Amino acid sequence: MSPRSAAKNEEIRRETIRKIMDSAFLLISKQGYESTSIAQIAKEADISKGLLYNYFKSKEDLLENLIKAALVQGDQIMSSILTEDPATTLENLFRWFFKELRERPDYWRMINELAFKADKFKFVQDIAVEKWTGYTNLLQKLFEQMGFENSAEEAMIAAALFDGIGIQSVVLKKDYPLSELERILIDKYCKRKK
Amino acid sequence: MSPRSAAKNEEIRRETIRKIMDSAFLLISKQGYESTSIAQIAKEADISKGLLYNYFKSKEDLLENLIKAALVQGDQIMSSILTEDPATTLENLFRWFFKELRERPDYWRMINELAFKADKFKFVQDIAVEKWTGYTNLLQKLFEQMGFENSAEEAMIAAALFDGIGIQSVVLKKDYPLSELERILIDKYCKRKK
Amino acid sequence: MSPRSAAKNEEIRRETIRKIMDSAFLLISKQGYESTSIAQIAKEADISKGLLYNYFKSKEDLLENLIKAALVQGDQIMSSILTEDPATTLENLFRWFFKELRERPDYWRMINELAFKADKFKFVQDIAVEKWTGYTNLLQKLFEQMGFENSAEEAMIAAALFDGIGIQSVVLKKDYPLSELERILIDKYCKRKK
Amino acid sequence: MSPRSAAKNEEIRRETIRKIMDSAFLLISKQGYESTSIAQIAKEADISKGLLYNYFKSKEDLLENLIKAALVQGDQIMSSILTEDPATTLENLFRWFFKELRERPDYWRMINELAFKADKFKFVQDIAVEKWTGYTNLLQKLFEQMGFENSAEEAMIAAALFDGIGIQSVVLKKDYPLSELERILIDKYCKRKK
DNA sequence: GATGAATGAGTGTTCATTCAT
DNA sequence: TATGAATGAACACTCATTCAT
Repeated sequence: MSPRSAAKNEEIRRETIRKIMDSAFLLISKQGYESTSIAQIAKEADISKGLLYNYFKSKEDLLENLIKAALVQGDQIMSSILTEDPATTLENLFRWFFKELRERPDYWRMINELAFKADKFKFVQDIAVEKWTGYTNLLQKLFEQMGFENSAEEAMIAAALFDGIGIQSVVLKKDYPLSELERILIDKYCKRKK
Repeated sequence: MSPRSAAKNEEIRRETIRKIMDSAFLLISKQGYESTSIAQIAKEADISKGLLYNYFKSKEDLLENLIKAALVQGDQIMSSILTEDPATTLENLFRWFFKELRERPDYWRMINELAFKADKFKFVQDIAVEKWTGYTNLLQKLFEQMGFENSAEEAMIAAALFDGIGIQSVVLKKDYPLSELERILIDKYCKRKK
Repeated sequence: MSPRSAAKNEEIRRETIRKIMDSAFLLISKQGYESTSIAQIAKEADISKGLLYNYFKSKEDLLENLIKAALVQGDQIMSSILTEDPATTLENLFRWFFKELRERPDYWRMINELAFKADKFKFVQDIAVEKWTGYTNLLQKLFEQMGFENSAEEAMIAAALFDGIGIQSVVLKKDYPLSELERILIDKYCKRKK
Repeated sequence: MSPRSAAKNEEIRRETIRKIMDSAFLLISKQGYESTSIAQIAKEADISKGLLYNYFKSKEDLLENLIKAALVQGDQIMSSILTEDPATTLENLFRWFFKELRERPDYWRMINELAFKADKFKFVQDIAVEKWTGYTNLLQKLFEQMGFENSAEEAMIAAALFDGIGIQSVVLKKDYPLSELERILIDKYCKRKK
């Protein structure tokens, strides 16, 4: 019974958590939250159900962690998009967003699906408000730098546009003219002569 | 010779169906589809579970009827909005939409939640495509009459805006500046000098 | 409210009972007793569920009447098989039995399935004993007239043979050499030189 | 390091499976398949319904396992019956069969009842064909060794006899002259001078 | 840290039967 | 005689969660 060092233990913990969250994300983003069982997640992660409960105190808790991690990831990507030129930054933002919708539709499906669980899971509402405020502020700053009048209003409109395109893309799938909208929006917001 | 007149029976049936659908709508729009059980709906409607299955052949069938009824209602309201002047029609449309979001947020919650069940319920995808096409066409026609260039592109953008505002309003609730957006959009789309 | 004559009423009753029993027989012989619902039977008979309960006090009661009627039918056919010559009668009996298995396998399926409900439905046991005694007696008489030694023993064997062939034919279906057995048995029992 | 040794777990599993199958056998053989509920079986086995589904994926799956286990048992006994002398083997076979009908009528009730579920459960038909072929072949070989002419035909007749006696014994119970038939058949098939 | 056997309240659904009309 | 809306107990099955080891 050699005692495992604390460091080693910590590493095992981190690795197990990662496996659980990866598996949970994979399954929930594809099948939805209610249709994904703890048993499935544990199996996909190749651990026991009991162990999962060592790390997350409930299915809801796992979901909360999942969402927060996903959004942190989003923030990191976002920060890599910033440039000195606001128009370029905005264009990067658009391109990143459309690329995401094309490449990880499941992720956006999940985010949106979750948004409607606000009544059930209190943490959703808080996160949503925070995110909306963050994105709106960023957009406003960019619009201001680009010389738009009413940058605050334009930011709110643009924020709604992002969400609307996201939801429509996820629902309509192949029937949605995603690339056309990308072109239109970049033209409209980034290329225009002021 | 009939034991209960056909007309009386028909009335009973209609009334029971109404009770079921009202209860189902109330609960599903508030709690979501998966979180609402048949037992709850029957209890709310003050009937037995068995009777519910006299009228709807499954939970999914009930949902489908619910959605279709809701959308028919939506279509009727929509047609009452049309006027001779495109700008007025558009303004009516905006005002109706924002009024709805304020007065029946649960309804929009449900519609949006359902949109994400397209993978599970095949009828959803079909309805979504049909609705999106319908609204986009209407918007395009209005924009064209109002003298917008690129009416098709503007229609797609506006359609996304509606959905985006809808989802943000539903999720952020009191934290969402719904009235401000209403003013902004009406100004932007309906009042502008061409 | 012209009063219907008693005779007319009686005719209606008989006709309704016939419709119910025909429908029940059709469905139960095909699907089995447990898998056939009262609702199905009523629909097939084109009457209401309630009316069915005017004539039969339960599903079990309907089954009992069904079986008894079917067996009466069997008796009638049986009596038409009797001739002056015992060997011819026996051959007729064999030919009738194999013809039945070929043409109405569902009927024999039902009879056999029912036999196993003896523990559940007390009337089954009584009928079975009565039928077995009747057939065994008939066979014994024929064998005796044909000059078999131990006619009683041969009768019991032959009775078991009938049942065994019936069950094997019903279960194995196309895989069972029904016609071959017909030839073998007629040869063995009816054609032999004494 | 495992929390409960794999061997211990395996033992627990085997014991629980045994309890479930014993209980299921007891109830189904007595009451029939459709009339026995999962709840009853779980209660008889003194476990929760949920646990039953840890071991069998459906009621039908449980039945299939039950049948297969029963038939394996049958095969083992069968092989212990074979001797060098065909007449002795045949006599052993008869004696074993009649002993079974006397001592485990419920078992034969279940086997026979199941035979009629071939339309519902596909595995039944396959098993039935296999078993019938197996027994018929064995009988033919014995008859051949004993010098019967037409051993193939006699085998088919004997196979039907076994089934017929089985079904009549199960249905007629105390009213069926089982011991008399045992004597008659052994006399007829095993003691005769060739 | 790790397991998985076990639970129990829950799910959607079926159906024989009743009864007001 | 005839209807069919209504019931309620039962059904097979699921799953988040616990806990002895």
